[in-house]
Amino acid sequence: MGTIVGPRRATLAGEVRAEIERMIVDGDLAAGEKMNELALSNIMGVSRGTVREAIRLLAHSGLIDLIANRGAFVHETTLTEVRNLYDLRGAVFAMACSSAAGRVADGTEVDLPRRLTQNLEKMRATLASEDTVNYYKLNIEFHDMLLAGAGNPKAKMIYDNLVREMHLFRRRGLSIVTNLARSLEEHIVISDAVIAGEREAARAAAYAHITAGLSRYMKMLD
Amino acid sequence: MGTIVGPRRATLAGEVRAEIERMIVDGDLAAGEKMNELALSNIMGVSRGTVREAIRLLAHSGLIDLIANRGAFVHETTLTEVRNLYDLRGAVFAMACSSAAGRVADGTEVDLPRRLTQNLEKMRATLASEDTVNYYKLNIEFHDMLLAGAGNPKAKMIYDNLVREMHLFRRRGLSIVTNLARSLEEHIVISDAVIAGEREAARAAAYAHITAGLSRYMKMLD
DNA sequence: AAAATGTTAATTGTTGACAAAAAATAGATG
DNA sequence: CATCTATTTTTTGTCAACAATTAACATTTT
Repeated sequence: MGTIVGPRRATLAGEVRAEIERMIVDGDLAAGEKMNELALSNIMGVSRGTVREAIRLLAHSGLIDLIANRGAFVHETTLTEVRNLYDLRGAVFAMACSSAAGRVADGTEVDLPRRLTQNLEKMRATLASEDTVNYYKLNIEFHDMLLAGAGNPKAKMIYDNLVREMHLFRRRGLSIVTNLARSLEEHIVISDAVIAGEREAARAAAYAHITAGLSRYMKMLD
Repeated sequence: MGTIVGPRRATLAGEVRAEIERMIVDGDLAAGEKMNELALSNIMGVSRGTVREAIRLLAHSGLIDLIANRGAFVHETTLTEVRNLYDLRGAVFAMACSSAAGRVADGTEVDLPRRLTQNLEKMRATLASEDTVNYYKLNIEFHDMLLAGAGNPKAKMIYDNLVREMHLFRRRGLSIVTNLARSLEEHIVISDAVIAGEREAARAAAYAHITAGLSRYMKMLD
């Protein structure tokens, strides 16, 4: 596989796994497409066994469907699944914001409030200048900060997988932030609750934010 | 219907995966223990590559930790992780019960109410006869029915993984149902809300049930 | 033609061999 | 006695070959 030769490569299969993951997320491998082990191994210049191992490592990520004796297929996310994924994402995010609020209240997370405030300030700026690309990044950062602030690594892992799987729906139309001003308002409510250490308020605000996001997205599908 | 014609086995690696999973859950492989590929392949009478593939299939289940060039280890769940897992489980279960309530209300789930009622009746019987083994089974069935009733297969998958990972904490002391009477009362509240189709009430009751379960378990640890 | 059947090619499943890395052991040194 | 280092052994990582299964194609039959 091209130019590796880092000082200390972990494992080849791990790198192939990351590359396949990237190919799926970037759309180099289309949703529903069959993944040919031999073809992939030729492209990447590794043995078929290594590609096979990489695919197995990705098995339960939600990006791939494995069918015995038929191979691996890029998962095709349906509209029904998108709704289910939103439900799960809302549940996890609400829990995380509640936990983050609790950790702010008991002093475990000391600089989260400052960083949330900073993020929102930057967001206001991008909103004024209509810089949607930067807004997208800040949006991800906002969610990541709260997930991290929950002190629950597994929650973050599940959350990230859910988001990635959603992006497989019709060539990642989900990346589009549909209503920046409204979204920012909701972020402010979440941030205020977390900073105030009010767990239940944070939970409700986070849940409402994800629900509103789904509703906006569904409207956009027409 | 005669015997099945061909050797309709899916794949060898899949069977090995299931067997390894069983060994971990049953405690044949202790938490923290290193999994030797060669030893496992000898025990099961398959090649090392097949065992390796099975282990890779289990990679992100939460039961196994993979370390590059060092191998696979049965995951050791810490007390902090148990708390985090409870948080996640509560979030997912609450979401599922809310969804199930909604699906009862809109007529998608027609026989869930009857089955919930039936389950609770059986539970009352086992409670009276102090049949804890059967109570344990009915308890799992109750949760499974609600997860299935949510119409969200991914939620069930995540939930099951969370529960299994919890059982890895100190030789699955978590299986113990600590307070049957109290637990049954909480189930009744959940069931009533779901049958009535009240989403928010179902969510709150489900969340309270998991929270109470954690609290009971923490008390028991003394 | 369309469907069923038989045959060939392509792909996945499984295995054993070799290379590379980590762990275990033994010997030397303070 | 502890510990550092060199060496051996064990274990994991990677690859290529073979077997089993599926997909593709041609042929026959209706």
